[in-house]
Amino acid sequence: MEPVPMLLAMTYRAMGDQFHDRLRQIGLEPLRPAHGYVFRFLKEKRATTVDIGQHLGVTKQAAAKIVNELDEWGYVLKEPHPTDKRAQYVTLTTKGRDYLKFADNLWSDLEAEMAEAIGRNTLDTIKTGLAAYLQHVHGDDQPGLRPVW
Amino acid sequence: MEPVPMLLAMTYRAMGDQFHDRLRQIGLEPLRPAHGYVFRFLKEKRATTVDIGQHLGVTKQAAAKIVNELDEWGYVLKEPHPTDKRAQYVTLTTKGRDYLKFADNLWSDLEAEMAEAIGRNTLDTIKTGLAAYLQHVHGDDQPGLRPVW
DNA sequence: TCCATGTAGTCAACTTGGTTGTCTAACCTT
DNA sequence: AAGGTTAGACAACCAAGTTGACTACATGGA
Repeated sequence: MEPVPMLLAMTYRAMGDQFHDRLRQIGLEPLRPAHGYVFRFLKEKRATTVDIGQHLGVTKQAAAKIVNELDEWGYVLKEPHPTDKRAQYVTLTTKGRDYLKFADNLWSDLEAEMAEAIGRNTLDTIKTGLAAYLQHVHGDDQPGLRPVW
Repeated sequence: MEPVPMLLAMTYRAMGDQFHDRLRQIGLEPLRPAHGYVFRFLKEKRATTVDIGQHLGVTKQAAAKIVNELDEWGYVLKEPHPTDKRAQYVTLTTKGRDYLKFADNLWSDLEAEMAEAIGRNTLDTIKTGLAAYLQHVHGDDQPGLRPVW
């Protein structure tokens, strides 16, 4: 049996490909994974560009580029930080929230198909197992998200 | 709970980081993941550059670059294809096999620690579950390996 | 209060790791 | 023998990151 990371990489790739294909079928602007992860992150907490970079596992400069794209395309906007004049909070626009909602549904569908293929229990075990491992390795601080290739 | 792909990506990243750290600690030349995947692939079957590209999920040109690096560094060598004068088989040198063996041990260690953290059963379920999903999606042809970011 | 150190964000130069496109030589039909 | 396909190489290009430098602001002592 292949080592775990290869299984992870292949599954990640396989699911991502399917996701992307369906987005295109539907005709929705296909953003890259990183953009989606930013949405999901912003839904949970107010964050600056630096926060986002850390979450993604890239430099703040790389994060800034992504944020600027999302800003241009109307998915996020920047508002002044209440106490720190250097910083800006990046927040989701309605368009951004809508996209996220749509993507979430799509993910649910894919996950449901996965559950059908390998069993709901197995899938649940996978999810909780991976989450537990991450907790074990990283404790409570954020693990980087960008796959190193 | 986060969607499955995020868990996959984070776990992949987390394990890869640990792997890389330990390689460095030991002082072993830290190749990139792609190189390791090539070794593993070559252990199983004779393959050309095109085969390798397909396995990795990149173009043959990108694969050629990787193969050339490995060749320069002495991990693989190219030998003429027995029947096809255009093609070359890429094969592991002793150095390549040694590296692979070493990396395999390291992966076993990491996997053992993972088993300790989340339980051997859980880990087994994860592995067989992911493998089953890949089988379900791709049948018998090789899934691409490179994570799309 | 002032100063030293640290941080958010931006700009610019560069690197990496891919891509597409093109070509040649060899292969494989029919 | 002819027409279409394929392996590999070469080149031009591109995308997405990096490092490094700089400004403006923040923060925590002496």
